[in-house]
Amino acid sequence: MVMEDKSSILGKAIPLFPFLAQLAPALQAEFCQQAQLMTLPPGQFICLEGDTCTHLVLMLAGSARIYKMGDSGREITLYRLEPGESCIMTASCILSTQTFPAFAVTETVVEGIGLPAPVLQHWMSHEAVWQQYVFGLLSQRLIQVMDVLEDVVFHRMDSRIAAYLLSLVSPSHSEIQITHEAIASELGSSREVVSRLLKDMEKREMLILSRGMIRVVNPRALAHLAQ
Amino acid sequence: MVMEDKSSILGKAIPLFPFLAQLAPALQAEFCQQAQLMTLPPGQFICLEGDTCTHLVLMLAGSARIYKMGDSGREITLYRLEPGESCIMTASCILSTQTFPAFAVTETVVEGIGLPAPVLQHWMSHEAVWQQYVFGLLSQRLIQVMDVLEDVVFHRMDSRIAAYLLSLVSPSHSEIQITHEAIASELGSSREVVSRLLKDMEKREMLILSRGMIRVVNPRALAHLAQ
DNA sequence: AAGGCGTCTGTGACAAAATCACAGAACCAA
DNA sequence: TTGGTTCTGTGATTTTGTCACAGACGCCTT
Repeated sequence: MVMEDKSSILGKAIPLFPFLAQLAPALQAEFCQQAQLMTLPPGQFICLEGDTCTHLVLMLAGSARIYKMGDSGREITLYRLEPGESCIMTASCILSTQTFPAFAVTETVVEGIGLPAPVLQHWMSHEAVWQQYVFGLLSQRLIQVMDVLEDVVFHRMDSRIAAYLLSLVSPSHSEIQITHEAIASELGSSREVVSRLLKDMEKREMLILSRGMIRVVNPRALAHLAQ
Repeated sequence: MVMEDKSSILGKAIPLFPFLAQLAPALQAEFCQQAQLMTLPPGQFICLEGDTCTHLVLMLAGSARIYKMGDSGREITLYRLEPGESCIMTASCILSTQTFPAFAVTETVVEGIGLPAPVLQHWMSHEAVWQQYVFGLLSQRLIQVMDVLEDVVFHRMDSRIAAYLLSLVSPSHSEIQITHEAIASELGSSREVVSRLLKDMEKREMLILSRGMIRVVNPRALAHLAQ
């Protein structure tokens, strides 16, 4: 039945978005009415730069990458959307009727809940818990983007690559499946620069390179390079 | 009398912070109670990186610069505080009990209204108009910082300098009082690089340089360089 | 008016990073 | 096996950042 189907949305959402539990029952019902469960394949664009946002997506599972792209096609990742978060720039654009200032693309299969813009607009102007949720996320994003900026402006490329690789390994898992191109897009550099610096690190016996894969053999040395 | 003194704060604040007029009279009275008028000299630090924020400052007059600094002492401006705005990162830090992630320093004499952290915390969790004001400012900052990042990552230094100079001239006023060092701090580069590129532009007859001053003689050419 | 001092600017030499131009290697699918 | 696609390696050149130092300008003191 439709009722069951719709209320199950709330059941799925509350564990990741606990503030929804604090809404009045009437508003919870409205949420179930308006919310749309969606599943997106990897590589699907959620927003393009310049888009007018029509929906806010609350992430239930998977991850999405928010990035800027320059004229040359170079890219840099601003931050990621993970479960429990939502595309806060969308909210911001909806409320200020600005266009989306970056690209947003799914990296894995993504399950999410879509909310139409007018509904969000109404809730945001009346519901304190919504405002609090959005405020928290927004200030977190601001700090993240400021950190990326700091990294870009003040740190050397080799040290940034080292830090990035370290963020992807665990003690049990020293192999990273990634291309040089993807690292460059992550850090806002170009593939050639990344390739050259990785080759250097391989010569210095910190890594072993192979096609689409990097094995970290000396994490201590990498950590030292990352400072 | 104290009453007059305090209520005059609200009178000063409302033209620049119109949302205050929408507060219930009891809350307006509380605002006047808690708010402290302050005047700061130029060069005064409002926040240092790592500070715990104890007050939110609403700007009435003057301007302040928010910037990041690297280990080498190089700086980059994130954005400025102007009248009608407030140091939103402060609000964000107060609410999430994080430390301030940058430096904030006055550039001119600044008049502002200081609000103690606990008061703001209470208002933000209950008052929709406060939340709306802060939300709007926060999302504006996020977009500003994203724009700075885009500029740094994708644009060449000469074009960024040209764009910056153009933002400082008006048709009637082609002279800019600024040092090369200050331009470098604005854009996140080093003084030597800025000096060299400015010298180039002078050779190409876009500018005339003298100590502490730049006269723009060919804004069209500058605009072309800025793209 | 002269000298002294702090700030600001100019510049050469070198290192780091981005761009351009290719070539070759690894993988996949037909 | 072959052909095409993606991924990686590398030289040459330009742009940017760093280091080192010299000279110029403005201001203050005497």
